[in-house]
Amino acid sequence: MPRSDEAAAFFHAVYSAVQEIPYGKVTSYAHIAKLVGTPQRPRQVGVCLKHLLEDPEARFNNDNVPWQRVINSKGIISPRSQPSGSQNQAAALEAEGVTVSRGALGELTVDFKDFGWFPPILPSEAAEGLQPHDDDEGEQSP
DNA sequence: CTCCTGACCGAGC
DNA sequence: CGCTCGGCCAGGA
Repeated sequence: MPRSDEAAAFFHAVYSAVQEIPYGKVTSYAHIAKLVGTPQRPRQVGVCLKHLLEDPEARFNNDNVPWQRVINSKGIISPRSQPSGSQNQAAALEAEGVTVSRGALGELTVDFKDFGWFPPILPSEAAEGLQPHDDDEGEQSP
């Protein structure tokens, strides 16, 4: 449980944003943070997702929030995501058709093509010849 | 109450 | 290229 209502609102916003990630796609903690209007708190996003595992009966839990689709900005599944070393997360993503490759150090890298939602950072190589399609959310209303 | 840690990120060196 | 350093702030000790 968050300490303040503002924090609760933040939690809610994060969970909602994560639920917007399409099946078979991934995005970064930083991007979620930006979406909820607090681009400087990617860490708190991680905190939110961690709490999902603790309350299976809560309004937002690991069953209705696809937290597995959230990885870090390097395109790697956070090693701390799970006790056993994020294997479960990788498996869940692969089950969705996401391509996950294992590095020499056990790092689990998600293929760039699966950053279909709002691509965070373009690796210089992959950036060449790659055209991120327009992302029209349609939330602007001045 | 204070202190420390942490599913992170980006800029600097 | 890689490592360090600040920033952010919730939560547990």
